[in-house]
Formats: sequence, C-alpha cells, structure tokens
Amino acid sequence: MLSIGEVSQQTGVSTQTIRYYERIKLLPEPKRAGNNYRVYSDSDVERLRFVNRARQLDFALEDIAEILAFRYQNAPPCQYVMNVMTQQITVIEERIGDLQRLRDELVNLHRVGLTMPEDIEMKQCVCHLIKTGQSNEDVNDE
Amino acid sequence: MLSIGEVSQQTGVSTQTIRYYERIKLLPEPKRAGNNYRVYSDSDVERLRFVNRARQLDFALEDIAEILAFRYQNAPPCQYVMNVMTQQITVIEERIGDLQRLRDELVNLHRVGLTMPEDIEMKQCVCHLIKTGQSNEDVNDE
DNA sequence: ACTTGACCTTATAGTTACTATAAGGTTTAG
DNA sequence: CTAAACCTTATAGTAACTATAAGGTCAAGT
Ligand SMILES: [Zn+2]
Ligand SMILES: [Zn+2]
Ligand SMILES: [Zn+2]
Ligand SMILES: [Zn+2]
Repeated sequence: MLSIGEVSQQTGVSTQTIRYYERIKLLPEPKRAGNNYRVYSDSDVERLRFVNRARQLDFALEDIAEILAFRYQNAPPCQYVMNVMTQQITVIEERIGDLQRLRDELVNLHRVGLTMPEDIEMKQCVCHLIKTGQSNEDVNDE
Repeated sequence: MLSIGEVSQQTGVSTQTIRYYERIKLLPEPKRAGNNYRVYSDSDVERLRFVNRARQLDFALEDIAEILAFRYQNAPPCQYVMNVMTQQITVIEERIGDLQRLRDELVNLHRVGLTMPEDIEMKQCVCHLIKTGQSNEDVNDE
C-alpha cells in the first residue's frame, strides 16, 4: 500500500497527473487512509503502469480507456489493440515525414541566411525567406 | 481589398483562425466595410501569409509575434530569426528521434502480436505487451 | 415581395493532456 | 513549537485552434 507520492516515484508519473487520471475516470478512486490520503494497492499501481506505458507509445487517453474497459469486461481487446497500433504507426510515420520535410526546409533557410550579409534595412533578411517561402538559390527578389 | 472568406481561400487559413490571430493581436484589426464586414488590404494579407508560412515551419505564435514586432520597429530581426531557426531545428530533430523510436517499438509490438493466437481468456494478449513493456522475444510470461 | 442559401458578425465553450496556483490540512524531525 | 515535506480540493492556465450558438447581410431565384 503506497501513498500517491510513492506511486509517483515508482512509476515516474507526477502526482498531479495521477489525480488528473482519477478525475477523468481513467483510474478508479483509490482507498483512503484515516487522514483522507489516497492509498494505492498493487493493482492500482499496475493499472497506472499500463496507462503510462501506453502513453509512452503515444496512445490517446481515450484509446487507453477503451482498452481498459475491454479488459475490465473480460472481453478480449486484442484485435482492438492491434488496430489501434496499426493506426498509430501510420499516424506516427506521417508525422515523421512531415517533420523531416520541415527540418530540411529549415536547414535550407538557415544555410541561405548564413550566406547573407548582416542587414539593417532588412532588404535581404531571413524574414523575407520565411515570408516568401523560397528556400533555394533565388534570393534576389524585390 | 478582400473579405475574410476570400483571404481564407487565398491563404489556406480558416476564417476562424484569422479571427483568432486578430484576437490575440498577432494581426492588426482590419478596416471594416459599411456592413461591418472585415476588409483586408494587401499588406494585411501579406502579414497573414508570413504568419502562415512561419507556422508551417512550426514556429510558435509567440516567436512569430516577436519577429513581427522587430519588423514593425524597423529593427533587424535577422539574428533573432536565425537563433529561433537553430533552436527549432534541434527541437524537431529530437522529436523525429523520439517518434522513430516510438514507431520501432510499436512495429515490434505489432509483429509480436501477430504471432500470438487469438486468445479469449487474455493470457497472451497484446495488452500484456503494452503493460510490461517488453517488445522482444520473451513472450512467455506468467 | 419573399425566401433560400451563402456569406458575415460576436461571444463563449470545448479540445488534449497536462501543469500551475491557491489555500489549506497532516505528519515528522529538530 | 515550528518548519519542512507531505497530503487535500478547487480552479485556472497552457497552445493553437475548432466548434457552437444566435444572429445580421446580401445576392439570386421564383
Ligand atoms: Zn489484448
Ligand atoms: Zn526581413
Ligand atoms: Zn530577418
Ligand atoms: Zn491482456
């Protein structure tokens, strides 16, 4: 039986977040000690670990709740979880692609920026690159 | 001179978002027509394009506001922008790394999940993998 | 003239997953 | 006896929008 602070330390989830999970009913209300402090059982902690692990895999809290609901009903969530994973992988790969394109563009802009003279009247500053969206050779505009 | 809907179409920024930018003072209040409709000048549109472009480069609205403030004061934001870009690139690359690790883990879990039999009593379901965080060969637990 | 639909307006609340703050109660060590 | 290090609740803030409600305006068609 652990206090919220001990659970926090053991799981790496902040006490604020644990209370938040309880508030949105992702975690059940734990027992209380005589002083009204929360007291967590092993199964409470296990459930929190599950949530935390799934969050690290970037599952949405809503999906996690559904998985746990299946689990609670003793119904097999396996297929459901497999589907969520597949979908998750797709989303993540799209995001990686987006970010890589973004990074390339920024690196390009930065490189172009370095070739420019310091300019006070802002005839050639990097802002113009952002503004016009050109990231390549044609830095001779307006 | 364009209406908010026309500006939205030309820039790809929703009318809601344009009004939101105005509300947080990222964009100035535009002129109004007799019917109280917003009317945008070319320079208004240009400014919105700048914001949109910077957002696509994942600059925070706060950073964009600072850049525009520099611009308005006729001070050279170049060095500032260069710094923001450098920082932005670092953040993005970290995020890409995180997401790649995440994807690898998920792909692994999914692969392991596929090798498992359909199980109703949930002795071996994928939930357990998420719970325990093992993603490799040792699928013979409890 | 009238209605329908596509615009526009404001204000307010909801989203996601937390994090922070305020204002206070409890426990333990010095 | 008091200061710290816990715990409690309730409420508001974060980022960048998105959605909803409730209504005003305008052009086209019948
Ligand atoms: Zn399962
Ligand atoms: Zn510039
Ligand atoms: Zn500049
Ligand atoms: Zn399971």
